[in-house]
Amino acid sequence: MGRAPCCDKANVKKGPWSPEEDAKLKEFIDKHGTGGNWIALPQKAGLRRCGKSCRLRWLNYLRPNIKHGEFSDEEDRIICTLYATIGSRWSIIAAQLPGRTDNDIKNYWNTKLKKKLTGLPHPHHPSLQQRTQQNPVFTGFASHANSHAHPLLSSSSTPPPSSSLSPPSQSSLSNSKYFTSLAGLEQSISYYSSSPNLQPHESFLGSMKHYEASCCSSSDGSSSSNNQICSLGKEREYYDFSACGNGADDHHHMGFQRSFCSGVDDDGQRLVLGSVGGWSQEKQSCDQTWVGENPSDYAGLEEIKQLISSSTNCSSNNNGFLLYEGKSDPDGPVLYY
DNA sequence: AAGATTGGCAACCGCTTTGTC
DNA sequence: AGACAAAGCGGTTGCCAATCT
Repeated sequence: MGRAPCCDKANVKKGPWSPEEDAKLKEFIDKHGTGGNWIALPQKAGLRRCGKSCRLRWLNYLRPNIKHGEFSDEEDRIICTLYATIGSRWSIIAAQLPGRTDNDIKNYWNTKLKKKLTGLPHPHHPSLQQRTQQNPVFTGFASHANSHAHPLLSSSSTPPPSSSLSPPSQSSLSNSKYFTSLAGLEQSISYYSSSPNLQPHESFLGSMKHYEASCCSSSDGSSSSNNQICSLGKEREYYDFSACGNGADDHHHMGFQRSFCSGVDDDGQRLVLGSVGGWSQEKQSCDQTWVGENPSDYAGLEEIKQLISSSTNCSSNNNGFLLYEGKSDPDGPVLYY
């Protein structure tokens, strides 16, 4: 037996919205608000539509301040960076782009951006190298290629001198779903901190700060392990913080970066979260521009394609972890690296 | 000019999460 | 604590316009 339908399908109109319906919905919401009940709204508004349909129409089209039309280069970069780090969490990505809806971004990604990336020239083609070296978005994708040989993988046997990290409590991890997102986001933040056009604090940290707070707080106090195991509900994710610094950097983004992996080691090399392929070791100059050390860091087309094709399956996910989402696993998805 | 193909977008579907009783 | 309802979310579908043959 299936789930009860949310509305009487036979009496509900489907398909494109007419201008009259739009006007009715808009007028009703302008006057009364949604009333916190989308299911009842269409009837009250005199619409023969499913509540879900009304909600979608409102959120994606009628809501004030919705931006339609061309995406800017800046928006492109934000989308690419975030996709590389957190995958297809369109609502989170949309939250970073005022006026854009998740649906909009999803469509834009599926129809244009993805093709832009997979349509890149051969990896050894100069234009690609130039592009990847100049744009962390592409290095993010590219770093995936080296994930199997990442320093962290071999560093697990060498614990950090000290760690300020404590395992998050289960209760504090109600957002564990987004846990991996944070690291990637921080990279985005780091990247955008080098962008004169974007204020990272405003653009990224605002809506995400609570994730940091919830994820990094601890309650059981056991911090002896380098591998933190975050477990809640159906999702279980493993993180290796063994290469993380102790957070004593003076980076001005004090958010989760410090908690995750902001360590700057003695020789000035800094472990930087690789957006997709996990982690890459890069020199970071004082002016915060990113300089890839090794041209081979930049992966080829295949890796990008792989990422894109596998982003929804059980394969590499966001930060170089392997996510097995096997539905048969009673414990739910497990993240390995 | 007409049919076929492709691309873009709006909307739907169904699963998951959250809130309430 | 468990059941149920509603909201949220991401994947997919279907339609339409543009482009190609």
